Formats: sequence, structure tokens, C-alpha cells
Amino acid sequence: MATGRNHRPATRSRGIPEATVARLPLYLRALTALSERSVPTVSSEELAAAAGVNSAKLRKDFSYLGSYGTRGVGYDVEYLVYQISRELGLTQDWPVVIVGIGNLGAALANYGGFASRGFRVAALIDADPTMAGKPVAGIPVQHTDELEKIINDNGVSIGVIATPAGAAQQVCDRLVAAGVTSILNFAPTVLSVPDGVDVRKVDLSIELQILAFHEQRKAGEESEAAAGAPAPAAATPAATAQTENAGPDAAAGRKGPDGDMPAVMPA
Amino acid sequence: MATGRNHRPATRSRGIPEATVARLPLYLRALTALSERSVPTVSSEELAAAAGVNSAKLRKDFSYLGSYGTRGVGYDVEYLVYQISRELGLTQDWPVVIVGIGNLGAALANYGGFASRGFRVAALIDADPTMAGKPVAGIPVQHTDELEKIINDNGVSIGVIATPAGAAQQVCDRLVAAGVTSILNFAPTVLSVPDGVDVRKVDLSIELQILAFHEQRKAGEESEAAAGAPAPAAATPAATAQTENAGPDAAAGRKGPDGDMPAVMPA
DNA sequence: ATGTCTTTGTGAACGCGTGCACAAAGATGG
DNA sequence: CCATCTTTGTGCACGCGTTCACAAAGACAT
Repeated sequence: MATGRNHRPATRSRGIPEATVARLPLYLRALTALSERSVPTVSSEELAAAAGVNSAKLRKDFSYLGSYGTRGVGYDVEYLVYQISRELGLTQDWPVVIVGIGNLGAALANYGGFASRGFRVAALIDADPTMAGKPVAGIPVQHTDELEKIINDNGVSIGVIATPAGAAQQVCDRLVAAGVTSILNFAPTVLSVPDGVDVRKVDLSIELQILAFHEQRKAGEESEAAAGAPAPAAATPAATAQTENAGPDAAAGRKGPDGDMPAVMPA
Repeated sequence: MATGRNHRPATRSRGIPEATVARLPLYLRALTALSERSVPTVSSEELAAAAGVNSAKLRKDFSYLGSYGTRGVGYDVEYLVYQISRELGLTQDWPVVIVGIGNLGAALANYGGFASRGFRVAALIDADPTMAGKPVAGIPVQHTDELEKIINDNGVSIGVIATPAGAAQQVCDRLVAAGVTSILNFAPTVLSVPDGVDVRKVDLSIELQILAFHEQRKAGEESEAAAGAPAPAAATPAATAQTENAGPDAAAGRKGPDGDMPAVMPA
């Protein structure tokens, strides 16, 4: 009975816990910012603040990579940037295809944060024939018919799906069949993939719903606890908010440690 | 010594664990799809498959909301849709502002998944004066100068930041000062906010980096374990992949349980 | 060389989340 | 009304992730 095939030997990849892997890009971004300001070394305390995490957590995370720090001094910024980049596999070039060139696909194609991290947009693919040839972010859009050929010719192993939900599974199947083994899915659907293929999901609507839940809770608390709070403007009591769940958020650093663009810039 | 202000009474909001809250939107989406197909009831097993999670987990999640199922039968779809919607606070209208109308901001403005979930785009705001008045997704873009007035007039409590990283903290501060207590941040920066304000972060680059890590690991495993695997096309050995971390992903359902659009549609 | 001071690296405890396995509950049929 | 069968709801155990707290390590001054 039960679900069927359970059994998961160890999500832990190579001694490095998943939770740690998910934070490495965060550290890398903070370190890159320090590097650009020519800061030679950082303490775990400073770096943790810049990345928005606990310093003990940061040290433990780094301990999985090795002993790269110097006691009494801290971490060498350049060296750490290199080590984390290497660990994440960013020292090599990763050709990526984006399927579904709507507003979001275009936004992704324009996103500067990819190139600077070793990702290269190898091709843009869309099912709409009238899009074919039209350049987006300087790259001509190609038709879905060419998908397999593009994947093979460029040795693409990472695909981004930004199509409507209805087309997502089909596109996914074709990507996987063509050799893609990692997929970043923006379509609001549960994708079914064979073992050995990684899928990560980003759903804007879900994030908002989670915020709405907390927002509602705050509103309810306010009306049942306090008494004379006129406008919902100033800060609420004291709370214990801060959504620290699937990724450490704010409550720390201050100072924008990055020269990066967001998911895309207005121009 | 140590970090300073620690002490976190309980991230758990009102008996409902964070992890469960994060999955509720997933269930809701699957249920909505069933509702549209006029399916009257579902078993935990079926629904779990559609949502891409373990059935035991799903039952436990629902148990936090109450006993809404009928033993021997399953769950009433319509009733459950209502209960989850209410729990998430989606039965009320949530005016939302989007700041930074670049490609991504435009994609978000066009996203249909918001309206259908109780979210209403109250205004689009951009710092570029030449954007002012220009309609995006049928809504005229307004200048940043109007930010405070917009927030107040519309009673906005949720803000979306899609600006470049450099502007994010400043925009965030103004949003918070104007009364916003929940922020969805797309800018690659750690935002600093006072207690009582929730921040959720979406970083496209980070997701890709995590995929790259696993991809690299797969490649390494392949070359050190197996022997005669020619092209990196077909599925790798068997692995134990599947990135099940901050959100259950694939490996289940099949059948796209949604009529939803992705983050935005190509038209 | 020795002492002091800073900061790392980690052992250990704790808490949350997950999954198993089963008893209780109710539907359904005779 | 009773028996059987299905499916929920949950007690329990286990493992991962987080945090604390401190010993070890090295820099730096004298």
C-alpha cells in the first residue's frame, strides 16, 4: 500500500546538505559584491549579515566545503568566491534554452544575472510561428519544431519552461527526451519526469498566496488583541513575523550588496 | 555574544506549520482543476498524486485545518476549495502594487493567475517618467512620486518589487513606511525590513545555480561510476535525484491539473 | 617565545517536518 | 441490524536542519 515507490537513500548529494546548497548562491552574491569593492577578507559575522543568515549557519555551511577560513581573521573573499563557484559548477559554461517566449520568457532572456553566473542562453523557443525569427534580447526566436536539434547541437542540459500550463508537460517530455536533465518550471503545473531529472518550480501565484495567509493572520491578530490601532499604517505590535522558510529572507544586512540587475531591467 | 537577538517563539502561525501553508496553494490549484471538471469528491491518494505530494503528508496537512473528509469516501471538492481559500485569506480582495515595470514587471501585470486567486493589481509604478501614463496590461503606469498616495488610497498591504537591485531597498522602505506589510521581492538583494513585515524572495539566478550544482554532480557521478556511456542524452543510471527541498516538485501526478496560464501568456 | 585576543570549526541538543502504520469512522451491501 | 470494506485522521519514530556553546587555531603584540 502506501504511495508505492518511496525510499530515498539520501537527498544529501555529496555530503553537502540540500539546504546548504540552496544558500551557496546567496553567499556567492554577497561575496561577489565584496569582491567588487575590493574587500580582501570577511568574518563569518559580516558575511552572514550581508547574506541575511545566521553566522553559525554560515560557518557550518562552509564547513561542508572544507576549511577555507583563517581563525582570527576570517575568509579570503576571492578564494571563497572561487571555491563556491566551483562547487556550484559555475566555472563551466551552461547553455540554457528558454521555451515559451511570452512576457516572462522575454524577461528571462533579458535577465543579466544569467551570463554573469556562467549561464548562456543558447536559444529561445516558441510554438507561435509568427514569433520565429523575431529577435528577443538579441537572440532570434526559433520554432518548437527545432527543439530537439537545438538541444543536441548545443549540448543543452538545462531547460527553462515559461509556457502556459497546458503545454508544459508536453514541452517537458520533449526536453527530457532530447537529453535535458534539469528543468526550471514557471508554468503552474506539476511536471512528471523520470528519475535522474531535476525539476525546480517557481510559482508567482503561490508566493502571493503565502503572503496573503500571513497578512490575514496579522490582520486577525490585530483586531482580536489590540484595541485602538486606527490606520493600518505603522508597524504592528512586535510580532514574530519574518517568513523564514524555504530561504532566508530579510532581517539583517541592510546595504544592497549587489550591483546586479533584478530579473530584468526596465530598459 | 553570539548573534544578538535570537529567540523565535514559534514560526508556526496559528497551529498551522509553515511547510503546510506553503503547500495549501498547491492543493488549491489541484482542487480547482477538479472542480472545473465537476468532480464531486477526491481521495487523499488521488489528490496527493495530482499535487505531487505524499498522501500521508496531505492528510496530515488537512488535519491542521480540521476534519473535512469523510472516511470511506474522501473529500468534498467544493467544500475543500472553500475551506482552503478561506484559510489562505483568498476569499477577500487583496489589492497589490507592482513597482518596477520592466519586462518582469510587465509579465507580472499580465499574469492571469492573480485575479483568479483574489489578487487585484491596484497599480503599476515605475521610476521612469517616460513610462508614466503608458498602459501595461490595460493599467496605466504611474510615477514613483505617487507611491505613498496610491498605497493609502487603495489600502494596499502587499507590494511586489521588480526593480533593479540598486533601487530595491529604497522602494522597500517607502512601501513599508506607507503601510505595506508584505513584500514579494524579485530583486537580487537581501531586503531589510522591520518586524511585522513579511518578505518572500524569488531569485531566478539562484534557482538555476542550484540546478547547475545537481547537474554537475550528475555529470561527475557518471564519469566516475559508469564506463561506456557515449552521449549525455538518455536518462542517467537511476540516481536519487528529484530536488525535493523547499517545495515538492515533480515525480507524480502526470496530467496537467490546471487550466491556468503560466506567469504570463505569450499573447 | 609567550600571552592575549579574535574568529573559525564542530560536537551536541533541540525542534520541525516527513513518512509509516494502524485504529477509528463511516459507507455500503446483505 | 450486522458484516465488510474503504479511507480518513493521527500517534510514533526517524532524520534533517538549526542553533548553541566552546575548544582549537592562528594572528598579533610585547
